[in-house]
Amino acid sequence: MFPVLYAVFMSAALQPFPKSQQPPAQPELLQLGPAEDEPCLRADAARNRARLLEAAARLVAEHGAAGVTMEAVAAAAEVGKGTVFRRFGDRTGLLTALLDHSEKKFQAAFLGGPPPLGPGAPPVERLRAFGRELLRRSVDEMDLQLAAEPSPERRFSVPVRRLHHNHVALLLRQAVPDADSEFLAHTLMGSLNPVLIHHLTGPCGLPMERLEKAWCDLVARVTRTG
Amino acid sequence: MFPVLYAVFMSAALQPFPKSQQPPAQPELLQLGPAEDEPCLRADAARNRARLLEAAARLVAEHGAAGVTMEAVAAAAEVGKGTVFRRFGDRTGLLTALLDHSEKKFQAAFLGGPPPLGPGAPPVERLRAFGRELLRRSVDEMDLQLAAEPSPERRFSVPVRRLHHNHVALLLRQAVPDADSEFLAHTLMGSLNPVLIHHLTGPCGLPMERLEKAWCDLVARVTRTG
DNA sequence: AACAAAACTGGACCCTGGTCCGCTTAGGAT
DNA sequence: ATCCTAAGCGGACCAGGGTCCAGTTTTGTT
Repeated sequence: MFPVLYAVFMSAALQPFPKSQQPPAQPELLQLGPAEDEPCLRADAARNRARLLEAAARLVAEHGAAGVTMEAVAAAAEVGKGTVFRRFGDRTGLLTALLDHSEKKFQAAFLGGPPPLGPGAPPVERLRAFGRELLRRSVDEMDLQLAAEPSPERRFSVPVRRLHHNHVALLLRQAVPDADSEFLAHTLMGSLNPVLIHHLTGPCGLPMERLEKAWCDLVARVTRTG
Repeated sequence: MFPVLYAVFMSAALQPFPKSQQPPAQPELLQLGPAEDEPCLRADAARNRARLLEAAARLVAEHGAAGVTMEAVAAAAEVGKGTVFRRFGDRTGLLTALLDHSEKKFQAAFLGGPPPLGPGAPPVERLRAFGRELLRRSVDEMDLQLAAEPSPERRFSVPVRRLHHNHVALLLRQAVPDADSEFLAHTLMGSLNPVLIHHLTGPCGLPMERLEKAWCDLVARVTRTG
């Protein structure tokens, strides 16, 4: 029942960003034990990290994600501004860390959980489930997801996104071996982007069911099924 | 031969941003005479606008779009910083204005030019042509396109994008009347996003032909043709 | 020509993300 | 217990986007 596969960047996705650190290679999927959240942080550093996350969470709850400024977080955690940046790299990193728990659960579910999200179901069905779940999460954690949207340059290189992308590409390759799964995966992931979902459910007022239906239809068309 | 249809926001897309200005309604397409670039600008304002655009263009040529700072532009145009913002709203607005000429030509082409891009060809063929052209433009004007990428909040509300979106949605409605063209249009537009194209052609190193092929294949799948 | 209203100007100012670097401290080695 | 060193710290500092408003210029009116 516990996930047996952890995908590439699984751990990197949840670590701080020592800027120049690059994963040595890009294997498609890696088998890993459950990665340590905090591999070898000094005691004080670990404590500060926790305080920062707690402070950030409190601020989000109080003022919404948009009002979470790095200085405010530092102040609330009674820590220097530099510490925040060293630990989380940048604002996006901090916000991402707040979404970490939910993300991990999601990853466990689609990598090793029960079908249809996890392995065992046919790929098309897994794709449908994957989208449904991502939609649900986008709505649930909307403001954080929006605030955590990476800058354009990083939009496609953020580890979490790459992992999702690789997963979708893998399923596509199984479902439609003759297609350009790389490109199609980007297309599919694009329609699940939190910013788009927010635009559609917010300003455009589309109801959730319509999105789910549209997603399933999209999957059907792209895979030429249904 | 000259475009007879100008789409909604055609003029708004090319105007400065008096922040609170909203187009009164959202008709799908509007018939308009060629909109004045500068409807009723005071003489000095018009002159400053021209100087700013010229200065910005020069800076882009010299230092690349990334290095174009608002203050630098103001200085180069020998104008106050405030003037830049009043005229163009924000950085994105300024950069967008630089792309204006090319954009107008493109709009004229797909709204009223010769087939397959313009009216006359079957919708699926027009979609293929539309994507090809957008891809070409993305590559040609890459750095400007990237620098002009709007902030997430505006990504889907920027007039130019809405226009493109509406066009694609219209074609989709013709090609697949039973589908959710609104959503599918977002999907298609997402795969033509300059940021994605840059990611694919740059870091990922995909050749242009592959993208064109993938685009055509995507259109075929989405419209269940081919 | 004189005047008033509207439009425009520009630079001082604020905010926030992000960097830097000299100082401090944890914690392993001796 | 002491020392040494790498890791960590934090606040001063910077840059760049965006706002504001007191003063200036344009332009239409009488």
